[in-house]
Amino acid sequence: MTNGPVDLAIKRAPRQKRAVETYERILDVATKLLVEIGVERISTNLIAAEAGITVPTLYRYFPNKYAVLMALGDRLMTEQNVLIAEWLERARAVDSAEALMDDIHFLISRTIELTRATPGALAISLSLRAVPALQDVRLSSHRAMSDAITDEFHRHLPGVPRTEIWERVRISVELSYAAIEMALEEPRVGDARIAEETAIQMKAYWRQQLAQWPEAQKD
Amino acid sequence: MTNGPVDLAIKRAPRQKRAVETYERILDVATKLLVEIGVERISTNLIAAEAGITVPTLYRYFPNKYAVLMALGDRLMTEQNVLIAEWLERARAVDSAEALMDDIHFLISRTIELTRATPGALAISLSLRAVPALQDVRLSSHRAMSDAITDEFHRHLPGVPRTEIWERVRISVELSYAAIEMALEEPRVGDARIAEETAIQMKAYWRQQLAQWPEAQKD
DNA sequence: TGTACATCAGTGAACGCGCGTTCACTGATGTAC
DNA sequence: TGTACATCAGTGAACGCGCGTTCACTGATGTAC
Repeated sequence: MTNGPVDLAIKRAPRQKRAVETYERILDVATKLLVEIGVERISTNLIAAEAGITVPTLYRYFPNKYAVLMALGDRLMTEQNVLIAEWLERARAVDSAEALMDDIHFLISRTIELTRATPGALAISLSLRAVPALQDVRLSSHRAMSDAITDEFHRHLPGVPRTEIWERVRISVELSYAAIEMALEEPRVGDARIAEETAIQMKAYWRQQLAQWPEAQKD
Repeated sequence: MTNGPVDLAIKRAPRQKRAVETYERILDVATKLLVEIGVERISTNLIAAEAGITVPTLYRYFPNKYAVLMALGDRLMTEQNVLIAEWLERARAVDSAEALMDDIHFLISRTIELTRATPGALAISLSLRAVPALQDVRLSSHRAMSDAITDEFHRHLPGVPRTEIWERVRISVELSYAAIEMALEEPRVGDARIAEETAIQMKAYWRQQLAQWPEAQKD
């Protein structure tokens, strides 16, 4: 009953132009099917049929259907990571811990925008989370983000134990993504409102926290 | 390709003792399989085999496998709703909007406890969210919670437009559940820390918000 | 208390279908000379 | 520029299996008198 480790790596990368198109079409169709019929109904047969290729072609690039979902998840998270990296970069330029919070509203609303513009982002995200074989992808990504953000805080708060910072950052990362997913799931609350209120909440929390850590005053 | 509406209602309730046991065994086994192999692998055949019954027996009670998941989701959400209702009840006794926030830490940590004590709670929750046919269950539940909480705030803030309150409550409900799910998904942050920091965050946000709404001072 | 009957609970066998995956293959593209 | 060869891309057909679902049925429990 317990499922062994699943091979999630791509078998081979497409090399020629036609192959790249095929590969992309597989990912596009997989996204569409994920949205329309859900992760529990998607299948390699269906993806191939819908993409206008035969099944062995799909297996040329992917070892199984989980690897397709994995590829989708990787893309989405790479995109989101870019925004985080830029946000950290901006704060680093100003060189203060508070700068992260001054800029948080921009980060959140940009991420909502990006996620909305990425087809199937919510379905991909939820599928990764719901499928045991893929759960680590999201977890690792959120942890890596937390590591990077903790680095930035820790530079300004050398006296505070890293774990103290990391745990709080980790919670904020999780809640931020929840807010972003909510923007796509709950039409009764607009994007602007979600971005604004989430930012207010993060700011209120982190300003209070930074004031409590005496080293914060250094900057 | 588009999937029609799925019948999610139970076909018939078990009436005799033996039948109740069978019914419960179906739900228990379904939970176990959801955790172990995931929503995209679970099947009526597998549930029946694992529960030691034949497949037609399962179909006696459930019209399809989505109805089984639905029953699981209903149970979980009913349990969680009880805690919210009790929390509202306590605040109503004190008769102030601030009382909700005084008590928020208790609510969050109790809900984490309950969710942890309910087998498969996370897997059930994530499955409902990831399966298109079942997405409304979670959404409706969270909206209903938001309605009830908004009622309580609105009693104390008659001058504030209901929507203004509702949207903010809705966000808090979503973020709170994200925190609770995180407690089960991220072993690197302990339950106590998650409960504490989430409560701090909610308090900081709502106290600021209540101070901004002039009617809040009335109490 | 006994028994006849109604209802409830669960079964065995079968169905057609789509699933994931593999094989030996043909056809298209790139490149060395 | 032409052509031979190597590599890359995609196919047709097939496999065994588990899927969801239904049927007509037997067996267990409850209840009316």
